[in-house]
Order: sequence, then structure tokens, then C-alpha cells
Amino acid sequence: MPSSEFHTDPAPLYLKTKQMIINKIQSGEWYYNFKIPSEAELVKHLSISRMTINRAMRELMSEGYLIRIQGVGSFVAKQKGQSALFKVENIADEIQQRGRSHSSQVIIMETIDLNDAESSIKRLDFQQGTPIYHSLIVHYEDKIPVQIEERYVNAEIVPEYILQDFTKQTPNKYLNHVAPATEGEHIVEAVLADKQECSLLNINPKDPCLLIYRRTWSNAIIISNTKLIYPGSRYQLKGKFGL
Amino acid sequence: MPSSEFHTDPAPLYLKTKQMIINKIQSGEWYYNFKIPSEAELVKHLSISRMTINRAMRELMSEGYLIRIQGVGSFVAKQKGQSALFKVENIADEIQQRGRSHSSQVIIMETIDLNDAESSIKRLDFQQGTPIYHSLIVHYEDKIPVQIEERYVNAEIVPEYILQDFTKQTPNKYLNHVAPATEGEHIVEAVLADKQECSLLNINPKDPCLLIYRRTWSNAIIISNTKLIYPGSRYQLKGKFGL
DNA sequence: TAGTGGTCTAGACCACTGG
DNA sequence: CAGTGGTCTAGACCACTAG
Repeated sequence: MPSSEFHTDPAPLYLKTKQMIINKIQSGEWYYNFKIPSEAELVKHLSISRMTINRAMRELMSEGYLIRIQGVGSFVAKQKGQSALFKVENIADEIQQRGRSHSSQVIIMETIDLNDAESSIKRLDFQQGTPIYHSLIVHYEDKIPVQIEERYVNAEIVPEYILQDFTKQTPNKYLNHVAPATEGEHIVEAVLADKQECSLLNINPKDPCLLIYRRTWSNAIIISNTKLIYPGSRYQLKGKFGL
Repeated sequence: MPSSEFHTDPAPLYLKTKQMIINKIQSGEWYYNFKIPSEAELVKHLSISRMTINRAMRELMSEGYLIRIQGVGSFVAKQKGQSALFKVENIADEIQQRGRSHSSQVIIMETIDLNDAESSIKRLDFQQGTPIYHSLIVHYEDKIPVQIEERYVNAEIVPEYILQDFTKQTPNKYLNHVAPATEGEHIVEAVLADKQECSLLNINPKDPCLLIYRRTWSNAIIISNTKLIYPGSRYQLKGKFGL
């Protein structure tokens, strides 16, 4: 890491320093619990003043990348995917914000006609006789499956849902565009995945998973009913409230 | 804001500066969209160097208290809407609302002194040297264990925590009374319980559990850090958002 | 142009950790 | 003790906004 490149192009030094450290972490060169160079060492190697290095590392700590212990050193923190709990985030955006690559595979995309019994059991409170689209998509983060997204969508409100290519744009993003939710409900549970789900997520049947049921309405009309499954070992949900 | 008080007691200047600003905002003296004093003015009035003022204001911006515009000034940001979603429910009330009976058992109640390493690793961002109370309580619904509640509490803010009888009133209720949270953070995961936890919850080691880390602040001072474990088979987390 | 925030520096003192 | 991060300072230059 020669100091030359660091001082040429315009961009705050503390930002370039942060990016450099994030890159090392995401490339795996600086792995979990790795003791990264001290502030003094980075000052020397990068020819940047300590206050600037300090700011970069302090911000990385508050962003969850580093653990810093006075008198000991700075260490790479455990990295887990995180999802905003009650903010309906787009998983593709989340993954990209972490500097990873998102991809997805559409397993099912069909029109269905539920009878009342099925509708009740699956908690689909659509109006009787409403045509419904059913999709099942697996999302990957750097080729590792991190979420199964199974949706039942109100075909009357979003008739073109079934025509979309959801490897290019997530259902979340599409729906937010054509029929943004005004209300929603979440139910979160810890469960074991069934055989098909284990296979899609490439996990062990004993691995605990987060299961989220999410129903959204747009002006009191139900738009979609979603079941999301995350492997517990690869995902966290995070939320903040207040101020 | 005389500079005298600011330089007497020990506490980082940037933190005292942040606190001073938050107080003005919460008292209403500095209301929504109010243009607060510039860095240069605070430097003069507080007799603190600009870098320190800058850090305080920069952090307040990233925490959502301020909006800062280069060349213009710093303004009080809009208060975020309270999300009923994250209404921190009292488990005793929840259980009683279902018509069941709640009881609890206090397993641990002690004062501890964390060193920095432990504190960092456990994400306990208490101020260095802050005395901390540690409690571990099991909650029962009709004699069936449904939650393990492990708390680390700021003993400086809530000195009488350790004197309470938490079989009579939950920590949640007590804390809401003496130091209501103004901000909070949740992290939700699916995990397997460890041996002690399985024993306390009377579950099988293979049963998936919901793990919730919840940290709460009162006016930017951390109040408590809680780890909640629910057996997946006996508990769901529910939330609603929107109009 | 004057005022604002954005960044950077070189050096300083401190508290804490480990050997 | 030496090494580490935590904080603070005084001054500097810059980019941006407004009048």
C-alpha cells in the first residue's frame, strides 16, 4: 500500500483509508478476529496523520467492521448479513451496500387459484376469487444462498407482476414502484427449514432459521403476502427506533 | 453555557458537547429547523477547539439529530416518528393479555466490573469504568418457561436496579418507569440455545430459538443491553407498521 | 466577499493493556 | 515498561453558499 496512490486522486483520505480496510476485510486478507495494523503503523505506511487514521478506524468501529480495545489493538469484527427488521428493505440493495454481489434465481412463477381452505391455512387473506400470482425466489450473496422469498401477490392490483424478470429487479423493488405499501405486518419466528428449503439454502436440517411472514397493504387492499426464510448462521435482522 | 462547568468534571469534551446540544433540542429551546450556533461560535463560547466541536456535531448528524450543510449551517433535524413496531412490550403484560399467568425466577443479580475487552466483545458500549449490574431472569407462562432475559444495566443511571424484586415487577417495567428509553436498537437472530439455556427453558438442544439483542438509550446515554432468548416453538414476534 | 462546514496535520497528554 | 487506542489542540487550506 504505497502512499503514492493514496494522495493522488481527490477523495477524503479518511474515506480512502476506510475503503482500503473494508477491502482487506472483504477479500478475506484480514479475516475475523485478525489484529489489524495499529494506528501508528498505518500512519507510517500510508503517510497520513494519526487523527485521520483514527477517524477512519473509529467510524469503521461504529459501523460494525472493527472492534477496538484500548491498550490492545483493533480487530476485525464478525460479519453477518443484516437486514432492517421493520423497514421493508430490498435485499439486493442491502447486499450491495455491504460490497457483495447479489444474484437470484426464480424457482416458481405461476398463477394460482386458492380455495378457501388453502387460503386460510396459508394466512392469505385475499378476497375470495381474487386471482393470485405465486413466486418463489432464492437470493444469493456472493453465490451463497441467504434468503428464500415466497410471495403471493394480488393479481388484480399488480397484473403485470407475472411478466417481470425477477433476476433483474427484485419483487420488493418492483412492488414498491407500482404499488407502494402503506401498511404492513410482520411475524418473526425461529424454525427449522423443511427438506426443500434446506436444499435451496444449502444448509443442514438442524440449522435454525429465521422465518418472517410479511403482509402488506396499499390503502387497505392487500397487496402481497410473503414468507421469507433466512439461515440463522448467515443473517441477522436489525432495527432501530426512537429519538 | 459557561465554559467553566464544561472543563471541570471528567468526561470527554466532545461527549459533553453532544449532550449539551441534545439537551437543548429535547428541551425545545432548539426546535425543528432551528439554526444552531456555528462551529466557530461554539469554539468561542465553550473554549473548545474546533476539531472537538466538529466531532460532536458530525456524530450528532450521523445519529440523526442534526442536518449540516456546507456553506450554510447546522440545523435541528425532524424527530423521527415513533414506530409502534418497536414498542418494547412488557412480557408480563403480554402474557396476561392472553389470559395466562406470568411468573419469573431471578437466577443472577450481581454487580460486575467489565474490563474493556469483555465490554467490546459483548457490545456493551458503556463508558469505561461505569459500574454495571447484571441480571438473569427466566419468565414463565403458566409455569412453562418462555423467555430468558439477561440484562446489563448502567448502574450510574439506575443505581437502585439491584435492589428491586423482579419477581414482582419486570425489569422492563421498572426501567420504563425510572429511565424510559428514547432510542433503541434490536438485532434478531435464529440460534440454538446452549446447554444452560436449554436447561432453563426446558427445551431440546435442537430446538431453534429467537435471540434478540436489544440496546436502549436515554438521551444518548446507554441504559441497558439485553439478550432475550425465546423458544421458537413457543413464541412469535409480531409487529405492524404504517398508517 | 464573508461565513459555513469538510478535511488534514503534527504534536501532545492520557488511560489502559500486556509482559 | 512499551504499545495501544482516546482525546484534545491550534492552526491550516479547501469547497461551498449566500448576499
